[in-house]
Amino acid sequence: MTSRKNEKYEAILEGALQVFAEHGFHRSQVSKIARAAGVADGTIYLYFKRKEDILIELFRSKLGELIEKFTSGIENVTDAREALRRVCTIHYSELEANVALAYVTQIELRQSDLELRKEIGEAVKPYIKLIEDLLLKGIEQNVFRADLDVKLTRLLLFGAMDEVVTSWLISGRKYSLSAQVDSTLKFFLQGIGN
Amino acid sequence: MTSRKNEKYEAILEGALQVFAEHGFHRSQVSKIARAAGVADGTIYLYFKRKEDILIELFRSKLGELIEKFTSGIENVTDAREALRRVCTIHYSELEANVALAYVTQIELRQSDLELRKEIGEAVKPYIKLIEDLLLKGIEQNVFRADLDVKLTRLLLFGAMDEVVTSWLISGRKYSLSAQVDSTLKFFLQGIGN
Amino acid sequence: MTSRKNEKYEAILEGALQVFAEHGFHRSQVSKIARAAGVADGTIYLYFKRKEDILIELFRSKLGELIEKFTSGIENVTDAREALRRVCTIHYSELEANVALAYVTQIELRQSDLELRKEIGEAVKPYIKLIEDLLLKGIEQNVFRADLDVKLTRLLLFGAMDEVVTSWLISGRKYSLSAQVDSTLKFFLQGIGN
Amino acid sequence: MTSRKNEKYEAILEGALQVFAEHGFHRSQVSKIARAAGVADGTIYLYFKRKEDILIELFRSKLGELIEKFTSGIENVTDAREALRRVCTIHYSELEANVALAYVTQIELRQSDLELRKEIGEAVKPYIKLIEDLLLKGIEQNVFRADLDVKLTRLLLFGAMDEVVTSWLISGRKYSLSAQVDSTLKFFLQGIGN
DNA sequence: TATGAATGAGCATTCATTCAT
DNA sequence: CATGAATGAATGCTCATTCAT
Repeated sequence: MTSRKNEKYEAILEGALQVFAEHGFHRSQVSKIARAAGVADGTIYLYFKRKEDILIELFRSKLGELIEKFTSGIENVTDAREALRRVCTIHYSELEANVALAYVTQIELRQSDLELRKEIGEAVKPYIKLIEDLLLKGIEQNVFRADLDVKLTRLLLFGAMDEVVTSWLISGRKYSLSAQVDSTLKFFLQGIGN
Repeated sequence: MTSRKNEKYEAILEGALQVFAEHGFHRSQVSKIARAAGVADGTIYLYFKRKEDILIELFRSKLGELIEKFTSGIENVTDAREALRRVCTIHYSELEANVALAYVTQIELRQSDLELRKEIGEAVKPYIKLIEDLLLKGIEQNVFRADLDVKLTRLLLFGAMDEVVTSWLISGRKYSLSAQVDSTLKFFLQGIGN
Repeated sequence: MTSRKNEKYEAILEGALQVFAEHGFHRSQVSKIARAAGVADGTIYLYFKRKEDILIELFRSKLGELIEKFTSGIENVTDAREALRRVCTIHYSELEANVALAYVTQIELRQSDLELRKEIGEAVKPYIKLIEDLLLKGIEQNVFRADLDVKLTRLLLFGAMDEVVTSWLISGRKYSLSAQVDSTLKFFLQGIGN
Repeated sequence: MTSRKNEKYEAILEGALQVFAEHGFHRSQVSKIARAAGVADGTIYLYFKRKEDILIELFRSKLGELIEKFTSGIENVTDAREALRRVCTIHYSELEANVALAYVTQIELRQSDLELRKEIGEAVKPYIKLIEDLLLKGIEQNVFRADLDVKLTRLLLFGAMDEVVTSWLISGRKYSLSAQVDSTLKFFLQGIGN
């Protein structure tokens, strides 16, 4: 029973991911998503109240998966600098390995209403907290500057990585994204280091 | 005659800026823009072929003005580090002083189609070149690392500043944006410095 | 077995009566009726072919009960004028006592298609015949005019009572409906009397 | 200018009258009305905010015309009984002569939401007042009973005529409606007379 | 019999764009 | 050049009905 329910639910999310990535949210008709998911139009409304909710749930679930990877990727890492390396590596390699997800997070996420973005923003909070905790830990470990504005620095780090990913996507993915980790990190570690 | 043509043209661009900033691109009907500009709906199509073209032209013109400010702001500055400070200062203070423009560049720009974004990307190229030139100059001056990947670094710098501005906007502009210049620059200069 | 069948059948009719009365026919989804009846959506289609059939059957059954009351209410009454008084009294008091039924007959009955109304009209025929018989009897008894057009008069009497009930409903039932019997009857008896 | 605006407006109302009469309100798609009116779908929304408003305006305008006929039909009639004859004559003959209007008032009017009916009810008020004034005048003239409940009597008269018209329509208009005036009036005048 | 998940046809409304004046 | 009335394509969502279990 539950597995069946999950089957359709997951199929719709997966179909939506593909369709959103290919056409963008505003050009993704519900019927197109339904076809991609192999269900009827009406079925979508058994699982989602509005079309927008598909996008929101998609982010919640996909970002949730990503955040788990970040969390488990650094959980036994004691050195804050090494932890930051892991975060950047995961950030680049996961999006490089999952282009549809990359398109949706980098392009579609930004195409949504301000109101919608706020809702989605909630889903990103754990990632934000993870980075801020990492920064605080580094300051305690005396490997990051004590005068760091943690919130501002989190924005600088996230924004920098985000732009690298978006640019890679828009350029048509003509080069390796994960190959940018070393240079990115050198910039980061020098920038925030003691 | 030409001045008259320009009058309407400029009125439409200015009206569009206000309407886009208040309602977002997708909620900005052509008739709303026309009313804000004080012209008839049909008049807009004497100056712009499609609604999207208004957005494109708006960016071209507004970014053009911004880039002039960047250019003139650093033209007599010989020290690359000081030039970078000026760039960051102008970036933050100009957008802080012109909230409508900030909304449109940070929020609406992202809400457009991938295709549209590519066109708009063209308008940003001069800013990109300006930053890259600045980086090259700093490397020559031996104040920036010689091993910098100039293109990647440009993304990191731009992305970092961009995220700071967006976050400031979404937060409701509850703090001073230009007050973030010093911390941002310390991060930048350490990150790219020798 | 038959009793069980009847249990569900009756439950659906009763649920439909409540739902129709509260929301009107067009706003009464099958699933809402099913919930009110305590059965599954699909179960309804074991007893009724189409949603409209519920309404038809509802009228047949409820009007059947009403007509029984009319019939038994006048069966031992010899005076045609007294019989008419009984009919009017039952008409007003029964609908006053059963507001849900009143709503459905006065409001929802009229909201249905012409085709549907014809079918429902069949269910009213016994009432019609009862009034016509009563009129004929009164003519024989020389208490009603001999020149009465029986069919037209039946419409006049029924229409007059019907409007009084509808108006009482729409006004929000702020006064007593059965208190209108005397005035109504004086009008009727003078109108058709010798 | 005004004449042109009115042209389309009137065309839509007339188209709606025909379509409503033929298919009923709920089966009358906006596109069908547009086609009947010879305009594009979107044009309807330049003149009416919602589909329901077409129905409301239709009643307002058509009932307004009817009421004018009632008013002018009795304005120089001093005898209240003669005035009542005129009212009944106009009621039957106008609806007989305008079948589409009859369908819409007798059938579609009843098919609308309770909320909508209340709005439409406003448009009938002048007719109601006209009948009540007529009754009061008759009482003064001593040709109608002094003990008449004016409001109730108005319902009885209107309901009676209304049912005669509806029945005539549902029966397929197989007989003359205006031929029922004499019998109807004899019933009325006896019923309310001294 | 009974269920309720799944279906998919059907429709009001918006709005970018055109064109007669 | 300027107008703004008219156009009509495009789409999210509802809900009566079916059918596998």
